[in-house]
Amino acid sequence: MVSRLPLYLRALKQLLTDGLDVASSQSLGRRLHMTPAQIRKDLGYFGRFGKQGRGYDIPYLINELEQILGLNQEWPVALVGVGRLGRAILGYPGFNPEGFSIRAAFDSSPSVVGQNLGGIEVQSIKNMEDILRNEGIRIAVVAVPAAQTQAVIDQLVNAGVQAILNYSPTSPQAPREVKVRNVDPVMALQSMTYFLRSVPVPPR
Amino acid sequence: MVSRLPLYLRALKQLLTDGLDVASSQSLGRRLHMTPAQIRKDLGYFGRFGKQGRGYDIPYLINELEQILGLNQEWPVALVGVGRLGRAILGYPGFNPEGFSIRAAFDSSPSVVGQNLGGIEVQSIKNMEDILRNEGIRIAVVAVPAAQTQAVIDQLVNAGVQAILNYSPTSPQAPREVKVRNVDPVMALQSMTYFLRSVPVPPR
DNA sequence: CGTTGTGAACGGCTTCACAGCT
DNA sequence: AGCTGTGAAGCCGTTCACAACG
Repeated sequence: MVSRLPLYLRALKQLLTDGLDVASSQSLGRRLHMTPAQIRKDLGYFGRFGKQGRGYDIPYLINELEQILGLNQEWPVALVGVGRLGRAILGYPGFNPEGFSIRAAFDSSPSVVGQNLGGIEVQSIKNMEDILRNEGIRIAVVAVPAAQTQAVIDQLVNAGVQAILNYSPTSPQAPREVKVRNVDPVMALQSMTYFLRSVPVPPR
Repeated sequence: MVSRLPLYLRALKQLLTDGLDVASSQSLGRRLHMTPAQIRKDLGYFGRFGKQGRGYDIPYLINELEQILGLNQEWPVALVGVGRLGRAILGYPGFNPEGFSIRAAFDSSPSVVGQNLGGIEVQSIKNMEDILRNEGIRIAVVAVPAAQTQAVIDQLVNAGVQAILNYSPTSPQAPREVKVRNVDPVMALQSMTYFLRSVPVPPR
């Protein structure tokens, strides 16, 4: 499935910097806690990248996966919401090396509009739709309070944004053709406490 | 499935503050983009909480879900890694109201150890295992660089931690009985670009 | 009547297992 | 000998559909 391809890509890049140049589905599977068959099926859906008896050539497969995922280009991204969380996202160095570049930041508060944060001038959300259209930005990261999330997403959709990464603890509505992914650390914690309840306290 | 229970809980709390006191699987399903059958099956796995012809009593169901998820108590949490990301996590106000309280923070860098951040004194990672054991902390949030993640997780497991929320872009290994969840915004973005490739650029 | 709870049917993802290639 | 690619089988989560109930 597509959502596992970035996982493979990351593992392969790691193996490459470790100095390897071939990986088998078995070695990848051990690394990622998956069955080798799963990995072969996933890759087989997109092409025949392996060599029987040997495995997958790592640089070649990295390149193929980047093509498939559209990561052979840099994607301009807009950030909406420059509060505490938004600023942390602006400062996070992990997006750029993976094909994303935050090119615009928006907020509704006059106290941050106009500020220059990490080389980006925060702009008023009122001008957002025009700017997104002019810049041809198709991806947005949303880090606004829950109460404003739906309105912001409606605006983004209206401006032609097709992929949204939402950090607020909500289940926003968007047309089917617009992809939305939620980043929700609280829910991740809450789904683990269930298991802690049914397990003894660790020995001291 | 258990991982959807926090989603229901959140939606129910929202409905409650909106002034409602009963919800049907259908109304919940609309809100969360899910089939009513899915919701009834999920809830039915844990008990019979509904009333035929009416639906689910919201305050009652909230309470039941909190019991099931173990959220009727406050969970002490440790944070490991107090860099830029770690500081943002320390300052994030969203954990406390949902049953989690960051009680300790650790880092390896002498330049941050000893600092008081948001009422918590950053401690040396060398003392981490003892402190976690003494405090009975079973949940940890890991925000250290990728290269150190596995070592940190090994230490946490060693100290009896049973649930780990990992912010670094890695696939760390842990014993089966230790739950690990990854927060990975980059992978979320990368799995969306695949769809952008196969879709026309939005009209300007 | 509206809605739950649930067995049965369905569908899709995962694993198996092996032929075929290197 | 080692490993891929892939049909077939198996499994598990989702949806259907309806009896039961307020």
